[in-house]
Amino acid sequence: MNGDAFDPDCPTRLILDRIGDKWSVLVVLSLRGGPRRFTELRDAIGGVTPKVLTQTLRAMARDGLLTRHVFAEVPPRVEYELTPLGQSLHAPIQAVADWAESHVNEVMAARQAAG
Amino acid sequence: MNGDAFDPDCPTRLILDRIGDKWSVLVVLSLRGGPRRFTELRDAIGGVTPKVLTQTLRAMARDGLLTRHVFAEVPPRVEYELTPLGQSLHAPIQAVADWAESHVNEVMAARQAAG
DNA sequence: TGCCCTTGGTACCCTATGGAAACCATGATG
DNA sequence: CATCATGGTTTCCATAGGGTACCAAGGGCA
Repeated sequence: MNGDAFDPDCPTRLILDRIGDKWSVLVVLSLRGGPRRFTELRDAIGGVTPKVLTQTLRAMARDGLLTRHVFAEVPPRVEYELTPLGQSLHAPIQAVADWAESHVNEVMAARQAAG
Repeated sequence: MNGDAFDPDCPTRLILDRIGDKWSVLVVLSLRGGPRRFTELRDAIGGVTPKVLTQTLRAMARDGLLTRHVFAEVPPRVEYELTPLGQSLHAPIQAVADWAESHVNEVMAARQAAG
């Protein structure tokens, strides 16, 4: 066993649960190019509701993956940006995304065959 | 945009949702060393209930990630094994797991600081 | 002839989470 | 005075996840 991610009380497991969340993955991918505003993220990530996006962003900020910068303007402006820690997560996540994209045909074929 | 994973109707997104599931990730890691029985998996992956493990394994089998081999014995014996497709998923997932393990301290520190 | 053991699940129930839709506060602008 | 835009919040509901109990089929054994 090269890790203790299998122990449910292990911190590594907690992290895995968190970054394994689909919305977190899409947020990281969506912020790889630089800071973005709330509405930009909501529009970029199809299908996410504001409530869940807020929850995801707040949780990621708590975990030090991104920063939330509020500008005192009207209408309000809030920018989210990956921290260096969050940026370091981009490569592994991109690897998974690449896998998904290059093997989607095989998976869909298997799913069809299995009905 | 180098991918269309942001479109909720895109197949890539479906795959991402699926392999982003924490139990699927742990199953892949748990099967990297060869086939294992249901009970072995349940014991190896701390905190998983049989119901959820069954759901996860069936879904992964449908998607062609693993095979389910039932031996006509008593007591029953069922072995799960990664397909080549499932094995190809191991590297990207391991990358994420490695990230979690090497950055767990930073995340936990941030979480503490943010309360 | 019962009786218990093991394995790989199901069945049932309850709670937590996710999602849909509506609403809100603020102040600039027309 | 009404409207618009932004970044959410609130409310409600359906679904998924998790806990616990239970089951079927033989084999061993007493």
